[in-house]
Amino acid sequence: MSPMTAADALPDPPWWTPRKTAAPRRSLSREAIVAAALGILRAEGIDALSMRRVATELGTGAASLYAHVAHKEELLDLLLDEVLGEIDLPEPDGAHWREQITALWTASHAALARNGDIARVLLGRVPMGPNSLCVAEATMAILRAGGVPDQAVAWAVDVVGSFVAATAIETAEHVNLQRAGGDPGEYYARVFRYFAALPADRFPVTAALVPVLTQGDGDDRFAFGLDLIVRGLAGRAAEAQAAT
Amino acid sequence: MSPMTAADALPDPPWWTPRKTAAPRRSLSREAIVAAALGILRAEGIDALSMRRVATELGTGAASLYAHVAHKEELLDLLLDEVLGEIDLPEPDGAHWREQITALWTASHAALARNGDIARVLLGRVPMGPNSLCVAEATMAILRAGGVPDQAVAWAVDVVGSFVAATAIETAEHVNLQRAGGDPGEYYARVFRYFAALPADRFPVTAALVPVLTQGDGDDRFAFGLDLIVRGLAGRAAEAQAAT
DNA sequence: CGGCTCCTCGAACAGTGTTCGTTGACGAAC
DNA sequence: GTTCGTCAACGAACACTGTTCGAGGAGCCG
Repeated sequence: MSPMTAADALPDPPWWTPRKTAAPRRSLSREAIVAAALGILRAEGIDALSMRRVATELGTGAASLYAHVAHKEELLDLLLDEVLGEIDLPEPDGAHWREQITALWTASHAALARNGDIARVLLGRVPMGPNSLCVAEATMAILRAGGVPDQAVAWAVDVVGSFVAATAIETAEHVNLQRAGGDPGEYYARVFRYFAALPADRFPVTAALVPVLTQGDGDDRFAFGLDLIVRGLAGRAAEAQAAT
Repeated sequence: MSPMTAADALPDPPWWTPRKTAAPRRSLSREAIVAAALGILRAEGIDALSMRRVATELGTGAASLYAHVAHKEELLDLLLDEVLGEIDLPEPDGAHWREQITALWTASHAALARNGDIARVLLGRVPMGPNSLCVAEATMAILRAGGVPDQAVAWAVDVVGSFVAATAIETAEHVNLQRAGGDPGEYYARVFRYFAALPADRFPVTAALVPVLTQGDGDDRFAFGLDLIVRGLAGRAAEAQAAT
């Protein structure tokens, strides 16, 4: 015990230039930033993901992030690649290519949808992180093993990427709505009540289909769309086979 | 002539609250706002579309817009519906449903793609403007006339909406890049050079497919994906036919 | 113990969507 | 014909955004 305990309790005189707050020199890093951002993304969605928010999560200021990440775009790219790393990739097996590709794309959809609306950054961009490349490689390997022609394989990656991203956004928006306190069921109920109230002479089909329009959740709809695409690819594969 | 011309030439005493500048009371309207916003959207993309920008285009301030439009979201909804109104809708003809649906969706893609990246607002939202409803009605009528089962029809609208929006964004991003002064060709060349430089032992398929990956533009890729989906739907229709 | 090079970070800038309260013009009522 | 009420218009402000600048401190190498 030193005799200075009383002095220690005194506040600093206000004309002292205040010391920096004991800066423990937290070593910031790309990984830490990505991890913090991913947490916010999952918990509060992409709208809550600002540079300042990530920084405060790490106990620092926004400017500090720019030593490790060039822009927000780059951070989002890193996040996307991180998320795509959650997908596990099968060894291609030509005999079961339809099951394999369905499983892989379903897993991709799930990985995107469970991480807020990160899928928004996938649209309009060719993702080129290491994990993204691995997913693309695995996808193309499976399709090729299944006998899908090369050009179709190449375009299918693109097309299905768009489809998976778009439906993942839809699913994620559902979650967003719930987080905002809204009840998606009630929202859709209102939508369909509006459909049902449309003038029957000008919207006969819409009115007639209201019951089936209400059917199924996001996963059902994704599975349906995926089935359409896989059927289409199988058709292409069969044609290629017949041509040889 | 009044005898006060000399007094009129005097500057107002500085403690007088200055009169507003002869406000000509331009009559603002929802239509005018949508038209101005659409112009900006087409010319400079959705990132340039701020409330202030629209307002200055109309010779006023941002606050004035809020008398006619609740939020920016609502303005974007109006824009989307306006764009969807550009699509012309055929009378359903069961004998040619595949051609009809292909034409309709191609036209939808084109309408979205030619209006900046307005397609971004379509994702994760069920569009319910009058024009949107008409497009949905026409889509479902064609598919139904083609013998596609009701549940498939209902989900197809959703699924294809996502697909069309996603590919339209991709096409629009291309245009954005060009506007920003970049050369998309050069961009893709760099991407594919990177693909070609990947370690061949870990990315054999990617490396092998580089030539076909470079093939085709946005429209080719959209047509390919659309064909997959339409094939899938035809399969469903055939199954339904066989079951009866 | 310098000197050097990074990392850190408060402050500032230009921009965003939106709200507030005042102003002014028009239509209706007396 | 004058007065009044209502509502669109709008300047200013608020709380936020991504990003840059420059000062300062920490660690390492000679």
